Amino acid sequence: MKFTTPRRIVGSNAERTRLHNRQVVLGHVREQQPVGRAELARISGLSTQAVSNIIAELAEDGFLVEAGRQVAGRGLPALQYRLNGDGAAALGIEVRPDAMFGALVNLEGETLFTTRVALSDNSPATVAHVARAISAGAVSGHISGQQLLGAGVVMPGPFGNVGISGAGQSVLQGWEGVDSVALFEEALGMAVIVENDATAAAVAERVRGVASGLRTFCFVYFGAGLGLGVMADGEVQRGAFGNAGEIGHVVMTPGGRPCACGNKGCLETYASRIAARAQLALAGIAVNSASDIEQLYEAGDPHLMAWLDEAAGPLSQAIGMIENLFDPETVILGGAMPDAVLDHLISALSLPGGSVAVRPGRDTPRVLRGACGRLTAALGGAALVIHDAVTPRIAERT
Amino acid sequence: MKFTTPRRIVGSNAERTRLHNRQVVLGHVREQQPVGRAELARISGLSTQAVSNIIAELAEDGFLVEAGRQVAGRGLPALQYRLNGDGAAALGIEVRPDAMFGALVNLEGETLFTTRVALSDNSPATVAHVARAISAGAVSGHISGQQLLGAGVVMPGPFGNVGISGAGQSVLQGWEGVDSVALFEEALGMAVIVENDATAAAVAERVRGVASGLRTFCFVYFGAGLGLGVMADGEVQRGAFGNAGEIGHVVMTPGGRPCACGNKGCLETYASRIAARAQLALAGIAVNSASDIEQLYEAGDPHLMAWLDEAAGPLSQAIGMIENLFDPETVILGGAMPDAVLDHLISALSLPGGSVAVRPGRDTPRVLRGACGRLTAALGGAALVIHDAVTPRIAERT
DNA sequence: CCTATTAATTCAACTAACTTGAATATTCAA
DNA sequence: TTGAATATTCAAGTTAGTTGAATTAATAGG
Repeated sequence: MKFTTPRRIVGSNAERTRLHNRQVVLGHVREQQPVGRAELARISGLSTQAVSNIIAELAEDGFLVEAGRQVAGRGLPALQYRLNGDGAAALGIEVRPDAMFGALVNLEGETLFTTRVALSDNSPATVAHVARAISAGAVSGHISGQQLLGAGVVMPGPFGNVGISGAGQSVLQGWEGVDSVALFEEALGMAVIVENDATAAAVAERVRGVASGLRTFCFVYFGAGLGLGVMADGEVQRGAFGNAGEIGHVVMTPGGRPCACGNKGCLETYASRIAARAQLALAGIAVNSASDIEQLYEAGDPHLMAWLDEAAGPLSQAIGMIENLFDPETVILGGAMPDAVLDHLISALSLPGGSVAVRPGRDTPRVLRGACGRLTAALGGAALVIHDAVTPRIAERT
Repeated sequence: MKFTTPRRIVGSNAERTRLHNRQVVLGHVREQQPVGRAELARISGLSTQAVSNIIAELAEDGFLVEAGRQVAGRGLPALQYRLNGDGAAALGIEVRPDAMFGALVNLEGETLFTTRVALSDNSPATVAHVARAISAGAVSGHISGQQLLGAGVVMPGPFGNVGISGAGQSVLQGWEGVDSVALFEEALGMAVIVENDATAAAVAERVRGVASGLRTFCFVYFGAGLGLGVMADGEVQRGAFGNAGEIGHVVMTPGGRPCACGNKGCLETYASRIAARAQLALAGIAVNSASDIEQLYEAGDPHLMAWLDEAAGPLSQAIGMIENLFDPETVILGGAMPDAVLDHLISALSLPGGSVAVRPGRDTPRVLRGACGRLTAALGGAALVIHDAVTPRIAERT
């Protein structure tokens, strides 16, 4: 499946400079809106004139709209600008083994539309076909004048033929050697970004969630297994082969529970839906979806509670590990788990004291629950596209 | 001590574009040398003319020298260029609790000079004073016409008042609240980069070591404790507060050996010089330096061998963790440990099979020993400066 | 051996996009 | 009411890139 393409560092010229500056301005508007030219010039280090030209262009393209004059002390009141939600949108598509989800998100990160389609099989051909249908439905019914920036497709990792691909339920079959970006670009007829679920979820939280203002944070994603999305200084971390963040198969307890990957004591065997299902199955309770878990939780099922208590230990240890390795501003928990369960889990954590995250004057808690809910990955797909549109990056991929 | 300054994304203009392009060209020359203008134009995506102008400038500034014509088939043979080792140099200074090391490295990564100065105390004033002396010695005796690009100062982390600052021997006292960059810039009168030892070591291996061609790798650094340097897609990873890579205090064995940081089962309590010293002390053997360890190893000391065998387990687990979280091209082991001991440790590893690093057709081993030896951190300080000089980065820090 | 082809480099003209300084508009303070 | 402060626009100037033609030097083929 997908491997990250090596980056070739390329030079810049006037044209690329303009592209960069457009994204810089757009990104600052996103963070500061509503905001005027002079302020943007100060933030971006560009001249007022340059900002002015760029704003004219962005407004022309429908990305920005005027937002009145701001009277602030002496002087000509600044003419403010903000993102134009109706100006552009992005499509997010999440592929799971048994179903696909679609989401349409506008430039401001507002969700315009979501959908779910069950999959009979998850072969590339079927998935591409369903993707096209989701796209068509979204575009015909919920786009009105906005330009579609592209699509973000979210697939469960790991990608490629690696040591933990045998891990079972969460993996797609028949995708070996498929160039998924090309497949979806062909099927959808637009620019496509392919990313794993945890990373997409992280970006979703940054575009419109609890990570709004954060540049460096980690997202622990409950899918079938467990993934980690890492945002470092505003850049998504992918690793050399697109498989960074495979936290589910990190050994937390040497010699612990056997895992499908062959290791013993993997985090995923304690803290994941797979683990919960296994635990509950021993008590004769079948769990197939997040809703099942939600119902059990609301009913106060003792087996689920026991699982939660047990999961909190390895999860706390894992969060300590994340803090010491990535030094993030915060760690976010989210994904296909009911909010109440995540909240319970968070309150049950006992985070290690020996961590670089223990410091005076923290302004975010060490752990937060994600705000994007269970559709977070599909939203994240769209968010990836939005994020890309507002994140300047001169070194190109080739 | 140092905290990373938040990055403000700034716009570009013709001048900044030129700076970027200079670094792009310099970086490609470094990788491909010797190489001609036309080839550089193809790689960099710039026009031949632009490359030509930039090369003229770089040659004028002494960074590049002609390297003859390369006859390759038809056409005018390309006039090749390569880095001019004598054109520029960088100073590396490593601060340890009891001593400081200096290294002078030229643009090609060749070591021109190294030195060691014992410290009576490690207060900021003393350290700054010794740094100045090291700098003066290096400049007066070993610089001949080269320009000095700056200094890289390497200090043991973690920085700031965090949960594991009480961890003991490896930490500098009296540095709370000190702006170390300003301190050293004032003392040395040149641009200064401050970084932790593991990161510096990683950069050293990239500039002139086993990580030459790699863009994404991790370096496990044996200092007093244990650190992790992370290079992701050519960018050094620092974390939100400059403390990323604090691997020594990641819990590998829940409920295991108590650590000075308060946790139990930290990696550092098994695989580090601290751990070795503690283990050998039980047998009545005092170990104070890497040389002591080297002698014991050469003598085949059974206590040391026992320690090595014991350390290999947690270290293997840690490397599996690194692989699954960062998905690097390879993991490098190095630092203040004799090469023979590192080699022994590497051969004693039993790496987990459940890892994204297990894949067919690997072209690097999963684990390598660093090539820069025990001075790796000081060299790394200088390498950081060199690396910075050849790495384009338009978004500036402020 | 000569000539056509190929490829690298330079020359000269052109262009995009930024900066600068002056001009204009609008508000607040005295 | 007037002057200072601030935002924006206007117009000219600058930097550094691109483009296409000219030059140089090598090989391939007749």
